[in-house]
Amino acid sequence: MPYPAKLHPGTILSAARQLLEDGGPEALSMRPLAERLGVQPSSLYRHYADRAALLSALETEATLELLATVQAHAAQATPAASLHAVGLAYLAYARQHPHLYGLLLAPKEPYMATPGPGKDLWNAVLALVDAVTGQPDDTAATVAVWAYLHGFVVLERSGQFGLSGPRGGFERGLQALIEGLGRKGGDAGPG
Amino acid sequence: MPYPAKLHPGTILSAARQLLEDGGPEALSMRPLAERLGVQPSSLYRHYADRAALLSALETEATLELLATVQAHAAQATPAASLHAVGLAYLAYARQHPHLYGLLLAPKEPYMATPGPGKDLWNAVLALVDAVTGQPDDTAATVAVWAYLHGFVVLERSGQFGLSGPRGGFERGLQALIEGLGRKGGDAGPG
DNA sequence: GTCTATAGCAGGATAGAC
DNA sequence: GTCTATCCTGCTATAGAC
Repeated sequence: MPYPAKLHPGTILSAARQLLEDGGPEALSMRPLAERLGVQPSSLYRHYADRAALLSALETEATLELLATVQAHAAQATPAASLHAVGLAYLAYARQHPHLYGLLLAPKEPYMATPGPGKDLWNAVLALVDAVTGQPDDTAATVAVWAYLHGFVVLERSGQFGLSGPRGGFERGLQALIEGLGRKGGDAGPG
Repeated sequence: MPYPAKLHPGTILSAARQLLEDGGPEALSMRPLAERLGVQPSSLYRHYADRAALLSALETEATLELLATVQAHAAQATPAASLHAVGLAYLAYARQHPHLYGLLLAPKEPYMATPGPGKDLWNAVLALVDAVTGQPDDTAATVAVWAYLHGFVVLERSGQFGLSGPRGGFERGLQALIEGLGRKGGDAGPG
């Protein structure tokens, strides 16, 4: 009777995504996933080799979405404005999908190293930063921007900002960073 | 014959710390910990209520160490130089003790909210940032600096910078951030 | 204060029938 | 392609003897 197969990779993945988004990585386990799909846990292995494969697929999904978000905000009047808008959009995505976003920075090989959506995302941000600093392939500045964005996301998620937290602080720092990176120098010593 | 008790809270904690530092949080489990101490797992519960108590004690230890590191580098010729030096010291500590550092930002109540070593650490950085921006209690700017520092640590640990990664990028961004925050304005719009 | 013994839970994954 | 049945591993934590 199970002629129209109950399961398709897409169905599984979307259920898995819901589990992850609702309850974090630990909530995405094979048994609850199967239950939500009305299926036995072992059936899932016909479609995904193991749990890691599911997570990997979700990570790709998230990367593509974040890339699309970035691209959608990258065209502003000035390079600084573009980077500013993209920063806000990045934060917004991470806030909307915290657990999905969390997959993006699990220990792995660098995005910039291997082709794929991750590298596309890196390149998109790199181009924006280059436009601001005026230097081609400005890896160091891109890393700085990325560190700031990611750090803010993590701090906020860890609860450090509390309920009435200084969320306006995000733009203050982003602005300062863009300004500071934009100046030709970078040669002012610490002293 | 076990007159000199085998276990003391300090002994346990230092063994626990080693497990954590060597293998991350998952490596700190009660059975291996007991084995390393030549003891049965159940014996540990005489000294620490549960595993969470161990982690909490280690977190306090790490916070105090990081605070000491910050204080040791805070006295430079100028406020900017102090913040710069502290930033480097912060990164160095996180690199030296990645898993211990990792305990510091597990989801919890904000450091700035409740008295304790965490709040002391926050206040120490806050004072440095205030001196740079010229504003008292400049929470927003402090958050920005902290986000940058933490974000860089996490990105680096996640392997994003590879082996020959742009570690010099850290100072570039830190410098830019300090400069940008130091300017009176912050009022320059994104456009 | 340490021991033995064990309860209890959750998780990933596989073998083989249908 | 889904099922039943099960294995295996890992973990925290407790009860009660000594």
